Amino acid sequence: MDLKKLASRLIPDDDLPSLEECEKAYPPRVLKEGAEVTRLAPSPTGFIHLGNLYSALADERAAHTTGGIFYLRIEDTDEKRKVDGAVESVIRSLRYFGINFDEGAEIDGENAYGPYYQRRRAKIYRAFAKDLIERGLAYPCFSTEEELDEIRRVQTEKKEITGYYGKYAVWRDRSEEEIYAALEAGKPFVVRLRSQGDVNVKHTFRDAIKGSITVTENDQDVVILKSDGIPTYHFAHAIDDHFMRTTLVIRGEEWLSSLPIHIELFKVLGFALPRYGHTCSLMKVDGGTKRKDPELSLDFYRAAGYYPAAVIKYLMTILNSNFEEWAAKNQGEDYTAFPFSVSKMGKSGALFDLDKLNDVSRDELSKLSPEGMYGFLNGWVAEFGTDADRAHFKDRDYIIKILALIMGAGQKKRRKDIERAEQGVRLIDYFFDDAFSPEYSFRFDGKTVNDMLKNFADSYDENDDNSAWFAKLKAAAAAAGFAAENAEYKADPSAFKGNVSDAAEIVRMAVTGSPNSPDLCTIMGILGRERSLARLSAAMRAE
RNA sequence: GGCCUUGUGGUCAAGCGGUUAAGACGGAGCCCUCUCAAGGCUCAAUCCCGGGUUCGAUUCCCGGCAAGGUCACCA
Repeated sequence: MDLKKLASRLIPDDDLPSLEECEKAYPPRVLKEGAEVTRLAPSPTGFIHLGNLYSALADERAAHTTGGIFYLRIEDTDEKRKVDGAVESVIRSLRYFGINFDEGAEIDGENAYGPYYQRRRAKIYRAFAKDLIERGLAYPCFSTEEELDEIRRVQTEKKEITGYYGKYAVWRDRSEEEIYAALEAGKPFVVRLRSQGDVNVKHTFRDAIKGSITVTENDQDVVILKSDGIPTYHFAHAIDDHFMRTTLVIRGEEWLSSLPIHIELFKVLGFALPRYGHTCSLMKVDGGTKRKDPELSLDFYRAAGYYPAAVIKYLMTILNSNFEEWAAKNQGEDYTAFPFSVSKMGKSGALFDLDKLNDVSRDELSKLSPEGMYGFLNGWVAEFGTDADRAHFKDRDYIIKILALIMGAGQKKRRKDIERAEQGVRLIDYFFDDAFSPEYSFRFDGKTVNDMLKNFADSYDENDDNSAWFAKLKAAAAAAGFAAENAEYKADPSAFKGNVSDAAEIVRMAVTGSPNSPDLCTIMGILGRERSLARLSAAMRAE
């Protein structure tokens, strides 16, 4: 059979680049020894979740800790998956979490290895497909979807391996006449690889994350060019990662099973195989079992006001479990200084642990200055807050005073009350009269409450310092029937209505609407005399 | 079902033939204390099962079992 003629008939394009031109256009990168070139290659659905961030972070760290390149390639070979604005959305979401690309789709600067949209690289794929056909390593297949389904049905029934291989590869060895007849009839076709592999042959393969794994040779005549002339993922992957000079392919472990295909493709194409690292996916508990979690969209964490640096830190602890220890030893150092290692990545899928994320978040946020916290909260409020929130945040000085208290600024040990912006903003609501709607739940009878509140209100002086303030609280408590000193109370509980804590709780409830709060004296100072006293009397009336 | 991967406390995990089997989150308790938070201290809790190999297996081998992934003209 005249393969050259067949190739021209199948792929008639007369403007394809030559193979040599491709090699010349995308020369090996000049980088220092050991530098990794990694990439994030999403399909443009625009949806990214925590798992994607996790894997993007691994790619980014692998590249940037070695002085390499991290780029963004868009795998848009499937028209159905395309969503408008998706690429910008991916870039924006990742940037929010501090992940930046060196090159790639929609990225300024060096585009030497582009285009980075696969659809715009059609000519390159077609050139190589044509070459494969000419060399007898690929061939047209006219099987219809129904025929393929029927093959699969028979194979399933006979308990054989499903797929297009061996005797089931019905177009693999058709005669010239049959092929041209189908072509004349205008039947649509795909281009398949003429696999040279043998499933009975196994090789051990070194995965950068999983270590030694065994791979079976591929014997499937996989589709490399779909009937619309666009390549499948497999084919595009081999060509793109070769010409974009990727050194380390980090991708989800769902790709492990198609690794044999990729190995064969690189081989027939004459390309050197990059290194691969297959990550395990983040899971979440769902109905008692672990599973991949598709729902945790990054936008959800943004809207909930998670602190980007905390999310990254949490992810780093899952990526390299020695990160936490390193971070503890190197307080103040940026996570980018951590010697990240792909080989230290976990081999089994980690369960997403919200408690842990929250803990890391509180910890990270507690390190901010009140001004820094204001900036973070204000950013969230601007985008996700209510109109009332935005009005409150106009008074920067007032908020910062509150934050200094809430965060324990100036103390040797900071408080860790704020875990994310949304919760933090709600936490300070009681400092604003229009957001203060207490549901009093006093544990004492009306008279006791009123006595306590009135006694304290009468003696309150906004100029008192903390100890004077507390002395007055104790005096008011004693007058209302509480024990002024804890020791007295412990000695004879039955003689009192309660101890100072109980008395303080009444005042706290009146001022903040909650039995718990940071230092009450300071809170009243921030509110000011007038509003503090108003709250005390409002609580009295409520009784 | 075939194939691949994984299997250490509730969770994330160190560990790589001999350890009292780290640490962190979470839980319980105590201390501190005007409450809360923070902090300090203490406690409970783990090597999937069965065979080997070995003087000795969490660690090596072989079988189970369980979980996850994958078997497309989707990536």
